[in-house]
This record gives sequence, C-alpha cells and structure tokens, in this order.
Amino acid sequence: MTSTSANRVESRGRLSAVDWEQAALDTIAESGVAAVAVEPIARRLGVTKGSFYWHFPTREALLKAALERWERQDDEEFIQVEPIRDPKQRLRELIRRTSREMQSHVIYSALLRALDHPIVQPVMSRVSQRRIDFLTIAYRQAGLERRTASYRARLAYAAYAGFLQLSMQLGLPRLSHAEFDEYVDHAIATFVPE
Amino acid sequence: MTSTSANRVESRGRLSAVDWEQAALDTIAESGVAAVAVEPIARRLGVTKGSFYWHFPTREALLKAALERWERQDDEEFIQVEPIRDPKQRLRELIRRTSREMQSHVIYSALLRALDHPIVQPVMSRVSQRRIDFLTIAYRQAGLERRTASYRARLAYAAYAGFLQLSMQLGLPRLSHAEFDEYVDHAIATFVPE
DNA sequence: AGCTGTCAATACGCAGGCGTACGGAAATTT
DNA sequence: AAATTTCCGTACGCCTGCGTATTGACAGCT
Repeated sequence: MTSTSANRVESRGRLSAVDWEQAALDTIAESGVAAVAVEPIARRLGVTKGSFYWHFPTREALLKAALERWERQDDEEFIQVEPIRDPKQRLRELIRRTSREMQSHVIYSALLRALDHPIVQPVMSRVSQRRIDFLTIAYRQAGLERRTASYRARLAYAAYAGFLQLSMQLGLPRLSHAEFDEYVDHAIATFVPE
Repeated sequence: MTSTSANRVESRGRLSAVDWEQAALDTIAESGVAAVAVEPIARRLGVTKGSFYWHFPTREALLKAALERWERQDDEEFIQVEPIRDPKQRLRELIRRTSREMQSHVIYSALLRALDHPIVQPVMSRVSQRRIDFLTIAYRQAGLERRTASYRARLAYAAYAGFLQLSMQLGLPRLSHAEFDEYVDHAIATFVPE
C-alpha cells in the first residue's frame, strides 16, 4: 500500500519534502516520468505550487530526490534473496518473484521508458549494473565459466526488462493462469542450468 | 539513408503528406514519440504550421499516418528471412540480423518507450504479435511441442525487446567487438535448440 | 503577547505547443 | 488569360507547465 491518496487535510496539515518525493514516485508508477509535473502533483496533494517551491528549488530536484529514494528502496528489496545458499535455487526464486509481484517492478518499467532522460539514465545504469552483477555471481557459483556466466546474466536480464515492457503495457503474453505458470517454468528451464 | 535533412527549398518547392510522415518517423527515431510536435517538425522541414494543417487535421493524425507507414515497412522487412527453409537456421539468422543492423530497430525501440500512448499501443500490439507468431512457427517447425514453442517464442522476443532497450539507451552490454560476437553466439545457443 | 521560522496561497510573467482564420502565391486546369 | 486548386505564411487566442515574488496563516519558543 503506497499512500496513493493522502489529501494532506485528512493526514497532517503540512507537507514535507518526503511527501512530495513519494507522490512523485506514485505518479511515475501510474503515468510515467513525463507526468512528474509540479502543478498536477500539487493538485494531487491538495496544495498549490507555493508549497512545492518551498521544499525544492526546481522540478528536476524533485525528480532527482525521488529517484534516489527509489534506488535505495530497490537495493533493500534485492537483499531478501541473497541469503539463499544454493545459487541455482536463488536464481529460480528470483525469476519466480519477478513473475509474481510485478507491482513492485512497475516503477522500473516506467523508468525503462524514460532512459533518454538525463536524470533517469544514470540511476538506471547503476541499478541495472548491480542487478546484472548479482546474476553473474549466481551463475558463476552455479558452475558457469566466467564469460559464459556474464553473457547468460545479461541475456536473462534483457529478458526480464523486455518481459516487463511487454506484459505491463501490451498485456503480452495473453495467457491463462495455468499457462502463465508453465511459461515461468519454461523461463527457469531455459535460463537456469540443469 | 533516410532523408534526414530535406530543406524543401533544395528538393521540390512543395511538400506532400508523405514528407511529413517521413519527418515524423525520423523524429521518433531521434527523439522519441513525444518529440513529434507540429512546430518543431515544421522548422525541421523549413516551413511553418500553415503547411501542416493543410495536409493533416491534427497532430494525432500525423502520428497515426506515420505509424501506419512504419508498420507496412516493417512487414516487408520481415519477409526477407522467411524463405530460409531450415527453421533453426532461420532463427539463427534472425538473431544475428537483430544484433547487427540495429539501426532499423531504432524506431521499434523508441515506440517501446511510448507503449502507454493510445495511438502507439495498438500498432505495437499488432507488430509484436505478428513477430511472436513468426517465431512460434519457426520453433514448431524446429520440432518443439506446441505450448513449448509458444513460450520459447515469447521468451526470445522479450529478450529482444529488453536487449534493444538496454543497449540503445544504457549502452549495455558494454562489450568489445569480440565479446559481443560471443554474446550473440551465447544467445543463439540458449534460444535455438541443439 | 510578541517574534521567528515554517509552510502554503495568490498572482504574475514567460515559454512553447495546439489549433484557427485568413490571405497570398504558385501551379494546374479550362 | 482567367479561374480554380494546391500549398504555405502570418497572426492570433488558448492552454499548460515552469519559476518568482509577495503576502499570509500557524506553531513553537521566549
């Protein structure tokens, strides 16, 4: 549950910078980076621009702060899978998680559509690199040769990114529940050795 | 070579609707769908809005016409690989082509970042569906069971879409020429049976 | 009670893009 | 050559979003 509504009247009377950052992230999830505009978000929060320009010097500053917040949250989420000792099991679990609670990947998907933006780009670059490294390590531990592990990790990650795009926006694959499970199993069989 | 410049002065004196559509496609390739605006493209073509609103009733109409043009061009391009009889060979060739002349996939990548747009969405839906069907048929001919072929096709296509996004905008994978070739070979080994 | 700092409303100017109205020039037809 | 069609320029009004300036409301401290 992200605080989607939060008319500040019914919560507390004043806003903080964090409120604006969270509202920006909600907006990104719903309508993408381009929708992060001062006046619309102000309306959403039930205030006017006057509030915003007290907390932030500019629109870009809000975007930057929001993305840094997201990046930190994202790191924490990834750590949950790390303790799994068996690397293959860790990879399978990773794929399964991704396929299920995609809601948490909505923002990633939205940011993927804004990779040309100068503020978004470095954030995504870092996040993607860390995730690919994570995969690479797992593949190495699973016994793959160094370069092979690297390629496989990149490939699996590309599939992840593409899958998000296609399923979020295009509704592809148009599958039943049972078929979807089979699809995920197929992905695991294809990407996880043995 | 798309007609990137084409100051109408030095070609012919007047423009047609097709000129505007092509300019729109060039703009999409360079700066994305959001950059398809009347006045900037008019400046690019060396005319004013007066011209545009003679050929098109609205901005949306231009976008629609441009995308329909692209969709037709895209279909023709795909037919080139179709005559290859051996399905596995056909799949390999498809992957190789995609990895090389990515320039022709620039527009696809740009449209992928605008899947939320009501005009873009149905076009991409059709194009993606046709391509996935194309892959599915190849996989079936290669001996895969019906549902397995379907899943494999979707998975390979997701990898294609994700690869485009990551490589176009993020510069990932950051590989040398030799490494890149190995990477492509790895993709083929992973996605094409045997 | 008064001061001060914090947050927000109002009002303004500016820029860029959309769409309209109208008029003019050049090419094409008759 | 005159009329008509085709194409384009100019000027305007509208809207939306950015950022600034100014003023005001309220809280906490003294």
